[in-house]
Amino acid sequence: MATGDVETDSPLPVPDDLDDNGFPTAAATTSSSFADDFYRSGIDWSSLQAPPQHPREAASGTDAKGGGSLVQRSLFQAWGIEKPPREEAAPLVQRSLFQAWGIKKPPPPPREEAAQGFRDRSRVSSPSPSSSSGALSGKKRSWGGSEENGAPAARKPIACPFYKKIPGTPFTVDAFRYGAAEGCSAYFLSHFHYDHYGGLTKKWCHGPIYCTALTARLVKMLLAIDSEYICPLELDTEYVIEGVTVTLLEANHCPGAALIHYRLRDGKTYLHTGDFRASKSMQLHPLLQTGRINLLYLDTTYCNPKYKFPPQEDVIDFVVRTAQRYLKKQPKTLIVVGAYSIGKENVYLAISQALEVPIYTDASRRRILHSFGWPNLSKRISSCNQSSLHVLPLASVQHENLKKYLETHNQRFLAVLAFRPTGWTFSEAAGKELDLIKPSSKGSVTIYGVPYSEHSSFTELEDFLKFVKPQKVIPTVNVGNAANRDKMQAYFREWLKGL
DNA sequence: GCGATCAGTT
DNA sequence: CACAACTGATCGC
Repeated sequence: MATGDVETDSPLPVPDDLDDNGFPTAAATTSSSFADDFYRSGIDWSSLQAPPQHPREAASGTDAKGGGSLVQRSLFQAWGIEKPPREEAAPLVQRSLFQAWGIKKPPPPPREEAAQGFRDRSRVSSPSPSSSSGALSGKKRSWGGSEENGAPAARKPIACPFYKKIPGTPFTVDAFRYGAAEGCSAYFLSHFHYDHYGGLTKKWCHGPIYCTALTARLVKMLLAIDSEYICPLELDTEYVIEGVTVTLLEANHCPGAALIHYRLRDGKTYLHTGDFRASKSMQLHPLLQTGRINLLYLDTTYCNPKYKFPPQEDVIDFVVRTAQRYLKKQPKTLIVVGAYSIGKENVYLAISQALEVPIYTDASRRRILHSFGWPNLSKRISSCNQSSLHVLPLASVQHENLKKYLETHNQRFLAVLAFRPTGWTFSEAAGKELDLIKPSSKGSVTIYGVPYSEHSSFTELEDFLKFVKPQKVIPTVNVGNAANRDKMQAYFREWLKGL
């Protein structure tokens, strides 16, 4: 979800029908079918607090806290299948099984501070769930109980919401802003977007962070997290972590984004989509073809029929054709593509290829893009701003700015054609017929908003659910509003009826 | 002064 | 309009 975490952006510490620990309240269980569903599901939601795991797995050579990743096996190898094709941007997957750290490198040994966090955890894993980690150490500030000493009601500490916890495991996903999450000894990061890694700072000490190798590089590079905590996992490779078999799958969201597949000791399979854009080719993955998923954590960012948008390829085609048309009319046109830190690379990569021009962007983004390790992208990146293709922060793609920007390049360019790729376009038309998109023009600056989404559309979600046939679905986005949750659950029930 | 959180922006 | 994902301002220690 992008957002997933809309919830985290909410001014309220916790959605109104969730308690301080992020669990649905009793009232909610009677009034909301959403919460109701959880309690009907037969899943033990308290399991995170007291992992039923066999204590120290023998396998775990080192301190079990780090989460032992001992077994590693390429899925596609094991299944004797070719990896499904991924497009241009996909990094070449390194197949060497022994290169990944799983086999050789021990899990990150908890250091001093880490040990503190873990001690913290073991303490709270006792039957009394209400005592949050707050009191333990004096260094606790934000989540410290200032309410305890009667200090003017600081904001209540926010506990990790239940939908970020994986029942029956000591795992959480994208939960870094809650300090040490109760019962959590391994933290998964689905991808490197702020609303998911928020809370990760160089002071992180609460446990190992599992993510793709690409995401791991970004975390190390941009957040200065101690590498001891960073545990890169290869895609399509099974790892056994704390007794749970974990596999990361390409999520088709931004570079490094992964779906996370868990297979528990008892055979239950859970899939967490992180943020993703569902596609037909995703359905070819062996792990998604083996029958039902018991529990699906779903990126519901666009889980509403009003969200329709074309395939990414169509939008890219439109962008490329539009750029070519403008350049033909005015060869001294500067093409600008807006982008967040990571994501939307295929839009400007396609322009670069079609127009045979390098990609200019500032040094900090160049560093990020090179870190992907994608030769086809790296070889097109240039530090020379004479190229007619520039990538700028999305926020700066607006008329005022671009006008100034053009003036600073006026010896080389006479006009600007800019694209703002966004999942959401207000125009209903744009969702169906790209050629109906009207740009906004002011003087020599033209800006197109294009419906290029890195989240699933409503119908893509429907297709995906009907294919995966989850026994139960937990939305991870737009969950702060009860009416919304009910609506989404109604869609899920409808889609899964009779399956 | 620093990091965490809030408010504002496209 | 509303959305994802920031970015900058302010708060609190």
